[in-house]
Amino acid sequence: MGSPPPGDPPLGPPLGADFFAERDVLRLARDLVGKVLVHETDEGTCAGRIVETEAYRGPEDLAAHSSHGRRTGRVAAMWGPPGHAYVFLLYGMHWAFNVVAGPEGDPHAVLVRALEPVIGEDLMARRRGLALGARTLTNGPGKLCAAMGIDKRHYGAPLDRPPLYLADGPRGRIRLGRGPRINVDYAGDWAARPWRFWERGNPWVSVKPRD
DNA sequence: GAATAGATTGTCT
DNA sequence: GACAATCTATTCT
Repeated sequence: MGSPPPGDPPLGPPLGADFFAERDVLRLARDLVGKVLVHETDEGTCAGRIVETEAYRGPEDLAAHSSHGRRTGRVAAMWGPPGHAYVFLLYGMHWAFNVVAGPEGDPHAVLVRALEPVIGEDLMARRRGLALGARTLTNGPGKLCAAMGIDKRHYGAPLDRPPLYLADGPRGRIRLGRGPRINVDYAGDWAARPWRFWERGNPWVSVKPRD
């Protein structure tokens, strides 16, 4: 809605479509760590700094929903233009949010696995039914979608403009961690690829890595 | 802190 | 009819 309440850190303008188009999915996954995901709704504005991502690089990547050149209804967005949302339901009850990577026609996407709340933490807590200050608010793909109010409605949504967009985070060097992706054991050799990225030492990262 | 089971539904075989 | 890029409560050490 309106401008954020005083006391909240300022938000930069949305990252443009070029930001998503000019990077391979692996570089995009790295570069998204530290960016801020913003969602403006009637309930208010929420923003969280991305602290954990995973790259999915179909059709070769057997962990990707677009593996084997799969081009079904669910994964259509992965094949679409970069800088749009790929949202899917998993385990029948949680939504997961991805940023589609380029180039168009390559089914690549970056899963956002964890956020550090920046703005609207009270609203996030309300959506999650948790007390303010809970560390489990946004430390997982399903949790952050619930907290941010992201669901099926955002399938295919452009991410270079409100209401849902990415912005630059605070300046400063990020100590990046890197390791295998979570819960993709079914993908054979691909499960071992170090395509998960996180900010080292950040307490909001979902599955505790050895930093 | 670690391990386990149960929840629940759209999508594809 | 099986399964999934998960989360939570519960039950242990």
